[in-house]
Amino acid sequence: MYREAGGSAKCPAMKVATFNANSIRVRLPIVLDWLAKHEPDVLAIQETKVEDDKFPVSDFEDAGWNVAIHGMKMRQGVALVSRSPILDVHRGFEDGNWPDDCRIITGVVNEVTIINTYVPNGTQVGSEKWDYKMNWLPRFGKLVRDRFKPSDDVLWVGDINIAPTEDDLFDPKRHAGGVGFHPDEHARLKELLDWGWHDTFRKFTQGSGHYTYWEFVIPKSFERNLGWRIDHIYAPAHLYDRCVSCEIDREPRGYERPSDHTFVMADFKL
DNA sequence: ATGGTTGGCATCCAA
Repeated sequence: MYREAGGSAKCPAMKVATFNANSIRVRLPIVLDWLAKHEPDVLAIQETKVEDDKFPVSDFEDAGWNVAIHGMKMRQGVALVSRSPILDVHRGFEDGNWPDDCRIITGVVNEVTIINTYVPNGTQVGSEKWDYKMNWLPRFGKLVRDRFKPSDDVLWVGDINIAPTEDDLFDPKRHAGGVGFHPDEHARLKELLDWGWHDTFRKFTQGSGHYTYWEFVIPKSFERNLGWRIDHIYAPAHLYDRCVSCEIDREPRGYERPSDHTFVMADFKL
């Protein structure tokens, strides 16, 4: 069924994926293998941890992928990967503040805008980095309101660094009020979602135990499934209605030298 | 109550 109303995307289908690589240079073979196997229209990568001139652009291009990158030395860094050209790329907040913030990249693929974010972790409640996260979230909300409207063909994907509900982390009682599961984070996430974003994963799968991130610091966290669902794919209502699947691919978390996150992919029939 | 690991870079910070 091709699209009827609400938006203008011309591509009949769209597979969108997200992955926090925790160093694109270390994870390059995992990413290239995954791309070849799953052939998404777009992969959004976070924590590339590399300056733009050291990003392995040619490795992607040699495999037939376009890339758009926004990175810095050591930390953060986001990228978009696509078979089709990535158009109208924007990086960061573009408001003159926080020029070193490499946490946002947007681009248009097959006439759908992809917003890829690496939301700040926050480190410790009450810390300077926590305040940064608390300020970053509403600032991102302003970016969305200024540049988009809910009827646009736009998707928001990435490492959100917040578990939305107690079903989205392994020990909600222990983590209640902690980083990633704090009322102030939930209030700010709700403000963002009230714009019109819908969590595509929860259209298809309910309950606990479905995670995208398992900490390195907890021994055997993946084997014991002590994880968090903090990597999300959000769609406005008219695209959420056209989302036909959203799945977590746990397999790459079990590879040699894995990231601490794994891939999430959503399929839209437009 | 606290530790455990990984990546990048410089011997410690961020996650």
